[in-house]
Amino acid sequence: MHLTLDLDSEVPIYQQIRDRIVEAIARGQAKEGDPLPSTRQLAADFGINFHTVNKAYDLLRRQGVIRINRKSGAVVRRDAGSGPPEAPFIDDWEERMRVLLAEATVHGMDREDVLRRCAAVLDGFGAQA
Amino acid sequence: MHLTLDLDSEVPIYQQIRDRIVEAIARGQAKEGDPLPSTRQLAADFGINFHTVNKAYDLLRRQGVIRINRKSGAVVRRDAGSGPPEAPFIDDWEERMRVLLAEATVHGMDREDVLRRCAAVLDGFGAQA
DNA sequence: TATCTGTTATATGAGTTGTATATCAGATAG
DNA sequence: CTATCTGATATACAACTCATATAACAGATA
Repeated sequence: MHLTLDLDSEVPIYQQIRDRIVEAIARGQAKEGDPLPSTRQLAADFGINFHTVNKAYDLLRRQGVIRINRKSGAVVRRDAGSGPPEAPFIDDWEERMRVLLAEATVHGMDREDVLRRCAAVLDGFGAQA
Repeated sequence: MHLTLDLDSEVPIYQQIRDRIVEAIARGQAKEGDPLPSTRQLAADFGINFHTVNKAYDLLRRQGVIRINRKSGAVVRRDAGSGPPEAPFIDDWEERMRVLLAEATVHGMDREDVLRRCAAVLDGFGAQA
């Protein structure tokens, strides 16, 4: 699992870590049970503080994406995407999606262009599973 | 133009104002040239500081969504969505979309479900134009 | 003149972000 | 047993963001 972070971005580092790991799981590059690097190791790799990594892992744990054990460390959750997603997640997700789709519309992207790009991204995930 | 804000949300107020206005424009409820409420008026309506509204308007101006004149106030930009969107916007938009789509995938939404929901939101915009 | 508008400046308090240390407990390798 | 790795937790700090609070200025308008 190799992550790319931009330490100069306005997006908080801990959130970038979260986003990159979620993307890696979506692409199938990190599968159920796969171990994540230890917080201290990942922090050392990027020259950042391990508390920042800890914050990202804790966020992933609270969102049900990974499991953390004292012995086995952080691993991708077995049942992260099994069964239907919970209603609260769907509500929150659709609200964020609505904002993003509104932005695209206001900036002149038409319906088909938007849907084509979404489909392309989704197909890109599956291609590497 | 009526906006709904959640002052207890973890989403910053100025960003909620920005999001609601972008959504209103996408839905066609605010059209080219339509005036936005004055910063002081909108602030008074919600019992917030006018600097917070100012920040939202300035954000919309820098993103090319509205124009602000000292005399005529803030109005929806004539050419906000005319012509093809600029490449920098597309890049940024796709990156944010990729994160959102990855989240959906990890939480168990399948390709067709995601695309169906996106299409439904987009159709909801057009229905009120 | 009085009032509305946007614009700008400064200050303050609360909260977030990231870093810096330090300590503790459990697991593991030598 | 010892040394070392892991996660977990606590505290402190500087820098930044968010929202508010005042204040002042310029242009337009009634």
